[in-house]
Amino acid sequence: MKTNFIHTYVSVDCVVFGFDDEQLNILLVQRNNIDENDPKRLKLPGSLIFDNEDVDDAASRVLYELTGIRRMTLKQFRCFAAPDRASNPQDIKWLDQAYKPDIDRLITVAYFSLCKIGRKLNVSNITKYKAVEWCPLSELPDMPFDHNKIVEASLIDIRRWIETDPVIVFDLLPQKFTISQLHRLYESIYNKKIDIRNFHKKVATMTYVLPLAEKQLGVSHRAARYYKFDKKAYNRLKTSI
Amino acid sequence: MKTNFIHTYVSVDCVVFGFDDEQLNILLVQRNNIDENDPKRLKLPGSLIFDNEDVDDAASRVLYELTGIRRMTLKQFRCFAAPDRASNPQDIKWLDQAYKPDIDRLITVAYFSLCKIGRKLNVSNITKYKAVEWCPLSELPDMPFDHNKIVEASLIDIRRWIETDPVIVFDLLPQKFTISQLHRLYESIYNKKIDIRNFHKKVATMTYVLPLAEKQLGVSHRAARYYKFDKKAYNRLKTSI
DNA sequence: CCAAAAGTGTTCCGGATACACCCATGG
DNA sequence: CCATGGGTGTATCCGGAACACTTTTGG
Repeated sequence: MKTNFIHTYVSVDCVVFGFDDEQLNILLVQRNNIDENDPKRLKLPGSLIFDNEDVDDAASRVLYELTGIRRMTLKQFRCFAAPDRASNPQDIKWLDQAYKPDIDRLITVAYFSLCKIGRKLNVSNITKYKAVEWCPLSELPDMPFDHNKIVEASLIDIRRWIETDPVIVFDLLPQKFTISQLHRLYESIYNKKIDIRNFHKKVATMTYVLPLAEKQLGVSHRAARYYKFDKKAYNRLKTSI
Repeated sequence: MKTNFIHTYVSVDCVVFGFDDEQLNILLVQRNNIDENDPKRLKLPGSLIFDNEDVDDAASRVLYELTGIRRMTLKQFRCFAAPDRASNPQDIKWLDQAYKPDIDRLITVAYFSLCKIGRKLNVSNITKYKAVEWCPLSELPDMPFDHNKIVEASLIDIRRWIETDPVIVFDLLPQKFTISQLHRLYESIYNKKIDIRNFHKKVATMTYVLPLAEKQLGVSHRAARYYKFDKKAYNRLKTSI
């Protein structure tokens, strides 16, 4: 009988993207049981998975516990299983306190997800974390485990994903949004300038982006028209192709 | 202390693609310790992962043990962790014999890989499997666990992958190949007809596909020119973009 | 000379790019 | 009236798609 096969705990970690009209942000949580001044107090939201729980379900659960939202768009992108990914003494100590002692190794399945940043998150009844905060991509702190690597990998994957299914960007915007918001979002994602006139034309060809009668109020310049994303039109289009 | 977190074995499974000038094939292995007439005697090559082994390394090891080839192109595409994926009594029985008793749950990390089908596989010293065989995609048998699902998922992913990095198709062809072989390969992957004249033009724009002086011999029709893939030219191009 | 596969050019369309000015609003 | 951001049109380029005949070779 072989005894050297891994027998391990498995977790899920979620990279939740949000867009604040300026840049992409990621939702981080502050760990319980950790020194307030610990430079690595922030981490990606995640959890060990339960018996009888699929990894996708575990990721959904983490997001629900975190935001109060069920059925968020969510995509698995990689399993991280380097043998030393949970070998830092500080990280082991935290695992011991948060879960149980003697977790000698931990592999994780990483997901990305998208969230309207203005949305009120149901974090009231969260005791699991001390705090939840949006953190701009450009200002990410050092995080425990390999969470920095996970975020890096998620960026590559989310760009690939958007190219094949551009619809997910609308998960990052409010229900009503202006062309200008959509424009800034695309620029943030692709990290380059996009000509605004060409962008208007591009949006005009998207039959699932509908102009509304409503316009901005109280702005000290010409008011922008609001648009909405029409999911049904999008699905019709997608299935007909 | 919480006790209901999963504590489990983890495996890797590999979907190895090969191309026989007609269609895509997948490399399947025949399980030891199983009735020769068992309809599910064929499965994807895979293995539990060891302590101190990353999943990527485990997948490389499986491929090396299977083919004798080190450093095959290989891409992780999904973790499969449905709680009931290893609940079939036959599958449990086989796990007991192949590894150890009391594996109650098993999650797997799936990879796809690409192999020149004509390549001699070093299967001589393999005692792990009774046999190894290429199986056309259109004739896949029922397989144990969720291996049929895994293959299905791999197809979606490999097509997505080729779109963003077409280079991997050359892993499926011999070192010297004709345009016609490349053409049939593209048609198989995309499962549609591709105009041959446009295809010639497309290949002509690929600066990393170089014509050789050599032509086919002994064919009873006009001999086709051989081409080769120039990895260096490809990498230069890729990094310059 | 016949069968079988290799190889070759032109036209057209649609989508992407480059580019600069007027419009509406609040202060 | 001015500062601020919203909104619009034209010309060009490039890649992809459609489409059919001639060439080479062995038998």
